[in-house]
Amino acid sequence: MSDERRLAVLRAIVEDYVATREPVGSKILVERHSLGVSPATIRNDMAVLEEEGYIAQPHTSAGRVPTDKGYRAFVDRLSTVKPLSVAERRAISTLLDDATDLDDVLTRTVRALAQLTRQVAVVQYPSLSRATVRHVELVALGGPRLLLVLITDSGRVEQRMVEVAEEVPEALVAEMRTRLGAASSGARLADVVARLPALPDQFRPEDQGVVRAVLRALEDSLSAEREERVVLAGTANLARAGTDFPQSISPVLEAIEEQVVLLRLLGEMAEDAQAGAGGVSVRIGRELEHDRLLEASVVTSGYGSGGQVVAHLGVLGPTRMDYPTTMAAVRAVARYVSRIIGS
Amino acid sequence: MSDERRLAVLRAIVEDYVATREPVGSKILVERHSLGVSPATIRNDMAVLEEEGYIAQPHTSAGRVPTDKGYRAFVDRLSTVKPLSVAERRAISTLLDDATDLDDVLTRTVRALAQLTRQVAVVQYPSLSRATVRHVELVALGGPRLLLVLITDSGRVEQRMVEVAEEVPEALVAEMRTRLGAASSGARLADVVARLPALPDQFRPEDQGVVRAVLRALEDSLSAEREERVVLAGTANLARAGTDFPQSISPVLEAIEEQVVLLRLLGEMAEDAQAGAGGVSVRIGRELEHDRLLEASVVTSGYGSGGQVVAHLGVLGPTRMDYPTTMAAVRAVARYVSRIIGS
DNA sequence: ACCTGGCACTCCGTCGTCGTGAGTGCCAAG
DNA sequence: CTTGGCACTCACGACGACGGAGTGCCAGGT
Repeated sequence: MSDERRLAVLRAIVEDYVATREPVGSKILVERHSLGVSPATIRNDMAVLEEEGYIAQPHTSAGRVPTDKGYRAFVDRLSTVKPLSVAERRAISTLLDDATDLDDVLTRTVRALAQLTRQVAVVQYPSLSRATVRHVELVALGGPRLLLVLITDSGRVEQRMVEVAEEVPEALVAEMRTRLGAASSGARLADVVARLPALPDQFRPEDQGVVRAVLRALEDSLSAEREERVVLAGTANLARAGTDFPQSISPVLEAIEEQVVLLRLLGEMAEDAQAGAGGVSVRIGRELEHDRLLEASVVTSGYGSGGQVVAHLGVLGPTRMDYPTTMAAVRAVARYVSRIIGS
Repeated sequence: MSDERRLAVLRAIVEDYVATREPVGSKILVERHSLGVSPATIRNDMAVLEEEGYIAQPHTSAGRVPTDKGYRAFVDRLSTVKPLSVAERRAISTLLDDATDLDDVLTRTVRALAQLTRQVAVVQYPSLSRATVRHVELVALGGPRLLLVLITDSGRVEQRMVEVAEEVPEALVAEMRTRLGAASSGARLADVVARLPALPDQFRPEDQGVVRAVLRALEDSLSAEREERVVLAGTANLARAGTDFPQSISPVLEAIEEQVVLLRLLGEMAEDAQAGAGGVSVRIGRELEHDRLLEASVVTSGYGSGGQVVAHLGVLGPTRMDYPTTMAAVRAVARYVSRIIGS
């Protein structure tokens, strides 16, 4: 009843299966891992593990394959964190160090992550509402159009076109710019929104229509739907690991294209218990609760500045992925970005 | 020697092959298209067409398949433009009509195109250097960092972080903002760059270091590499049409991820003879001159405002695509975007 | 000069059969 | 609790036969 050995067997099965992509049998297991017992003994352990739902066999008389539950146990209790190689660390720094602006940082980050993990990488833009306003700019574009530009302390720049009834005189634009700036500079965006309703009263009645239009645009660009943006990379890695998705990769590609799905996951996983070493969160197969992603797993981590998490990043790959390495890569990249953003 | 009938046969082969995805033989051909002659006659024509390189047979005693040259002939001389259905037109307008800013317009456009053609769609951002400056904004971000924001008449907003040696006093920021605005407002960006070298002289000697840093950032954000951006959609369509890429879709996905490849193609194809109805340009298989895209074709068109082409858009799919429909969709979407941008 | 029916030939794809080997579960003995 | 032995299962690859679609060519008809 050696509970310990059974877990060792489970670990060996996961590692072997991830490495070879083939169902692993009792004989191979004792050959490759020094378990110190005979195949028959292992078979008994495997029978128990199967009974408990950690492994399964594709067909009678084939080797065993880990189930979602098996991977979960592996991630939670069996895997040892595998530090990145020096070369990998160097790759991250050379890729990220000479980034210019936020867009650039995130683009490079997502590429680095995809390259490192050989999977699909996704990076979320820093949340707007949690950020504080560094600057608000209002620009007359000529004709009945204004442009609202919002700059946050995380370096994010948000723009929004405002359509108004008629051309706005420059004086009014300047006045709005000043008052908007006064109401928002240095404040958290969520707080700014709270102050907005009082603003129109400061203007002359005939101008309030325009003012309201501008404020509506500002609120709108802070709305949950608009503020969430992601960058993707490594889609081609999916195709390369095509056989890892028994069905077909096309449902996975579809899910990825609907960025809403990814955003939901990044959001939900942020709230999962952050026990997994270094704030890395993992969801495996069915845990993703998405029909098209039954064969996939997602590994995420938050990033931000000064200990404050402002957004999330992660990778998506087949359930049969190398969790220790992937988790290490996600954690390392998240830390690196945080350092850059924070400075 | 009826040259005319031979072309009719070619057309029939292309249409059938595109519809069925199976090599087409002489018998099926006379059954499905009313060619008015016997299979034997068709066989003779097919022999000639094969001799001339328009069609090929995968194996001896299989039906014929169009070659790149065959598709080319079809596109150039045989296809009749197939207008979009009312439903399709309506889909375009409902998708695009309530777009807010340029980002939004382009995102919606690329989605519409992908959905319409069931292929991978790509839309290029309007070129910066050809655009005229509507506004230049310089913002102190606190610390030794400035943010340069550039707004063009096409609605594009470009941002660029500037690192300087030390914190810049607000007065200097204001001065630079004014002078930059004076030097650039209303001018074409390419011309602005020409005027930049003279600017630093207008400042006090001790400020010129900072000024030069800002100008370098401005020039940099206009550099060819940075100014080219694209949006993609419909990658999942590739997987769905997986069997259409005999090898595997992974080289295609790779090529798509290297956006440089797409940018080169959009650029080159813009200069192809724009004979194809309505400024639509087509490249087929080897014509793309890219190893990974031997099985792919690209259909592009320019878009812009007031007859001025400022960027390009298009779709990428298997060589075995429905050219008339795809070309019609690309043309229709390009026109629609142009109308929106132009207004 | 062109079209057509006939005919022999080629060769891909499919299907059933069979053997092999990896892997299992169970049991009795250590 | 472990181990060796044993019978059983079943996926997979090889082999071979077969059918069918398609071809090229030829001789005869218009």
